[in-house]
Amino acid sequence: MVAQVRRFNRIVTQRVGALNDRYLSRDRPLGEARLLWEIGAEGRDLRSLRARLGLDSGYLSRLLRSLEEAGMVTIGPNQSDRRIRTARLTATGVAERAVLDRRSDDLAASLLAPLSPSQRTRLVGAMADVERLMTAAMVEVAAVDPADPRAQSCWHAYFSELNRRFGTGFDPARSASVPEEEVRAPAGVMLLASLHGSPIGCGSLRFRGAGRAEIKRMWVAESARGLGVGRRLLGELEAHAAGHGARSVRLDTNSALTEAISLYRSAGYSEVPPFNDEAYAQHWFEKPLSAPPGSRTARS
Amino acid sequence: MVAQVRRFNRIVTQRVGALNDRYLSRDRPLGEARLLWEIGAEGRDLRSLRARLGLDSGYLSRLLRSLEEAGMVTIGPNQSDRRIRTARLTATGVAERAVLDRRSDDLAASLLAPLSPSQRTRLVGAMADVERLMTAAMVEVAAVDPADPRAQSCWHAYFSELNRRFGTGFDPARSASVPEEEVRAPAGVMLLASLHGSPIGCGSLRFRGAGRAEIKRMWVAESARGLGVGRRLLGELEAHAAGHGARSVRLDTNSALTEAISLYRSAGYSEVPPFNDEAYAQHWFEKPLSAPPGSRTARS
DNA sequence: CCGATTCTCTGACTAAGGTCAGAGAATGGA
DNA sequence: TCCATTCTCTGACCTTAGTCAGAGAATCGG
Repeated sequence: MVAQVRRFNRIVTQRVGALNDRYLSRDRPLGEARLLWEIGAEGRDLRSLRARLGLDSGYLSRLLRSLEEAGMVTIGPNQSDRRIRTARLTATGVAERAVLDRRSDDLAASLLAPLSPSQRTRLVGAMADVERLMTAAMVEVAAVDPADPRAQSCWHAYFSELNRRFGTGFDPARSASVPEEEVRAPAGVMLLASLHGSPIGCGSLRFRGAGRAEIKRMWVAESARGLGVGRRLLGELEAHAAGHGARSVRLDTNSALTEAISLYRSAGYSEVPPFNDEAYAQHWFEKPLSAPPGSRTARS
Repeated sequence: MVAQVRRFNRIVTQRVGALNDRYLSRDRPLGEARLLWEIGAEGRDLRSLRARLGLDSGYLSRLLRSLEEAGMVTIGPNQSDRRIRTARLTATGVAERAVLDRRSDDLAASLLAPLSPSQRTRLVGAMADVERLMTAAMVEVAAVDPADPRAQSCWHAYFSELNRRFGTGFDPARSASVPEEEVRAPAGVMLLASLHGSPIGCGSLRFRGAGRAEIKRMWVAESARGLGVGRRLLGELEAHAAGHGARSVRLDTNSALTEAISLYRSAGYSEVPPFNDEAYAQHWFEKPLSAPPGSRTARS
């Protein structure tokens, strides 16, 4: 496997990398081209540019100066906070960006050009797979405090998705509440999945005594589905549960959430009779856990 | 399609490129690391290093000097031509190269690490597809003179493969000869497929009057099979034939060459009665051609 | 209103990567 | 043997990319 990955790395960096330089930095340093690209049609604050491109503030300042002298960019203060400055493209800048855009298209087309139609289809399909799986590999899962704004934003997105998908809408007040302290150590845990620093999913667990744990509020952003994030969150929550001595984990869900239900089934959950009176639940699942290696006896 | 290729390019250059730099140029500039790699265990002439890495001779000289000062490389004259100098790794250099090798492995492993086993399998499979198809896209096909040494080396490889594969061996003297002038303009054409400058396949065509053309000596190196080179050569030969007014193209082949036979069938050839007395042929194929757009009437 | 903090810019500096024009040694062919 | 050619090296020079330590303006919290 590693040998295949190395061959892939070699050929892709050679081929794509070389073409990238040839096409994109034809008359302009690559750094400036990337910057021009990131500023975008809308304009963008310098701090956000720094974060996206990972640039030193002094360096960014100089790059922008050079683009400004070339007449492609204007830099003005942000109206709400005048310490912050915003870069915007001029008409020349927009035109130059369109040139870069076209060159990116040309580069992509030049990769496909020598192939037969069926080879192209296969290559593009394989590229889509690689892209999706490499994206999946960049997802980070970590425990957060449920009061963290990123966690809160996930819950908010989760509620509004339920509201959209349930035929009857979703009113958090009618649902069993999950107080923050129940999914925070020591009573439970909340996991946050993020991609490029933005939250894209969450899931929480509360320990319920008698070797039981309960999974609540598993959610994955629509933009991040198909990356295996749900399965990964589920697995890590189960590992947490097992690590705290739970012998089984339970959860409830709504029949509208079909993809969640099939995830639970394929992850080894089986349907059980209702164990709570959650107003929005139509299905209840349970999965036995095997004790983690070196674990102590069940707590609580 | 182009959009998918662009997304692929972006994510792969970001991810692989960034990791490449992080892992490989940990204590040494990337240029020196690549150089150390290319010198290899055997040592290598400077001119060949320049060609492979695309370096200026002055720059290469300085890079080598720096490696020499670090005690990793010795540079001595080539015994046959003392203008040429050969770089060789010292024991330290070999050790350093092994470190780079291990880091390449680590890099590859780090790409796979966050994924589940089934995701890894799919990623590696998709990478293999991308690698194979990008390699296929780098194959160049061009007409050459049959006397060209690259063409001759293909014929030689072709004969020795036939000798290996035919139960009875293969003796060119017993086979119908194909004089060079018959596959050279204006009587015919010979195409050569190359990858990274080395010949990997060939095929030739002779025009036979009465709207007929004949394909002879199609061959693809074993190392290059699965890249669609055979199909591409076949297609280009047919296009040449059609361009010279041929209405059909014929060929003969041996039953041991099963992959060639299935290529011909899937490319629209159908088996016909023997049209020559080639000693090694057991199958004869013919394919009708449609006239190319804007073509004149058949010649000859 | 004051002091701490945030944000950007400037100057000074460094390393990597690379180009170009010769100089000098070795070779090949007439 | 001599001249043109080939091959490598050296010195001078350049751009890109990036780091770091302040300075100065604006803002925020009390």
